Amino acid sequence: MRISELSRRSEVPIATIKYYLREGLLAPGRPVTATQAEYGETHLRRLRLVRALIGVRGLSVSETRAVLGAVAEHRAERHQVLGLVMGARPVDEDEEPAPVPAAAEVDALIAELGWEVSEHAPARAALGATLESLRSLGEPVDRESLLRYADLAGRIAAVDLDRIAGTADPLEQAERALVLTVMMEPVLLALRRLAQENESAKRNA
Amino acid sequence: MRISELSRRSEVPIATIKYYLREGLLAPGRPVTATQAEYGETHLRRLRLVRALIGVRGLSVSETRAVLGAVAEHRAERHQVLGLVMGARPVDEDEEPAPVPAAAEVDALIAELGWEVSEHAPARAALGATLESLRSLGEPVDRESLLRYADLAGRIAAVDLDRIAGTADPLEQAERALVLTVMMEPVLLALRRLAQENESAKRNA
DNA sequence: CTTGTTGGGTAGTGGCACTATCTATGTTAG
DNA sequence: CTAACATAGATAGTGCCACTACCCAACAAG
Repeated sequence: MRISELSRRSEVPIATIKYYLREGLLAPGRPVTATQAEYGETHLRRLRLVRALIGVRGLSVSETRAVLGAVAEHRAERHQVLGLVMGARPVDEDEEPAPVPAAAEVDALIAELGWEVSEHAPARAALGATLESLRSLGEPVDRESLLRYADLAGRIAAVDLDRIAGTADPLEQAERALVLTVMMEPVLLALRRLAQENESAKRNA
Repeated sequence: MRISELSRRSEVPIATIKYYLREGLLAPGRPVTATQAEYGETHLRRLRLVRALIGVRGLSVSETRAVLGAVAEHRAERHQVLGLVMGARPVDEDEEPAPVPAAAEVDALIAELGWEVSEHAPARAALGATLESLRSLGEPVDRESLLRYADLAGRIAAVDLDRIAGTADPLEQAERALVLTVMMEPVLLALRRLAQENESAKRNA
């Protein structure tokens, strides 16, 4: 398939496809002549994935590139791959650890839960920063609520892992993990909104 | 307090505060003279909230304005207030309902759960759109998984409502609901990442 | 041979979130 | 009283980002 067909089938303008090629979000097609390249179904799949990450989930182009790059080298641990979308960079060597706000609170929480989480998981910093921000807004998250949320997060993760389980190929598994983790986020947040409204209606009945 | 103190205490540049004033994210101070205005603690609180919504949660200025505006008129239903951050507009009168992708699936889900959710809740559209997107990526969410997620979302909502419960004043309650719903989202997503890593480690042990 | 498409490159666009500057007006310290 | 400084309000500018438009030489198809 040539670029125009790729454009038609994906509903992405040619100029934008070229932009993604330049940005390294999409592998170049197999060159047939000097002015012709052949694209396959993988390109189409990847293009749709890129569009979903950027358009639906709202990732930036550079975040998307980082995430996809990490998936490509599936030697990266899953938590690291997925951590990238939490706004973290891939273990920048020698660089100040950056003063994570509520790091101690996060460490304590993870210890209390008995969770096995690597020391430099980006989600730790993201969690700490947000807890700190909530505190400064005068709405600190009390320990009990946090534990209840964490317990429920654990159950969600169990469902997530059940869904990923059935895949053998490591690369495919990494891509599935990416889609199921990142793209499920809007789903989970929307479900929470719906549930809140229902719960509110129930209680005020 | 004058604008420079507001700036110092909030760590927001004066130029940015003026910008927020222009954009209607922050109420003007009480004018003392033609070139002087008095700001209070409410302004400081509001300014910090704005910064958190924009900086931590990543809302745009216009989304932030819409959300804060809706909270101000607490006559708006809570689901509507909170729905705004799902990328929806406040019930634009006469306008095509816009073809929601998987509306039928969402309706069926809500019916099956027995949830009481208003017909035009923005989260419905957001959920439908994301489910549709996942399907087009070749990763449809099967009914059983969706039900498991929904059940867990329900329990999260119960914790949320428990936390909001202790407030009497309707305006304050609306603002609390806003903070607790919107600002808790990064917390929940981070907890999920941590839980995923733990769950993954557990299963591969 | 003519008409159209492609790859590749460069430059331009529009939106957004600030940021800098200017002016007329005030305030304050000495 | 005056000189140094701060403020409100307005306007213009900046930097980044995600495209988008255009151009050209090289092909392809009828």
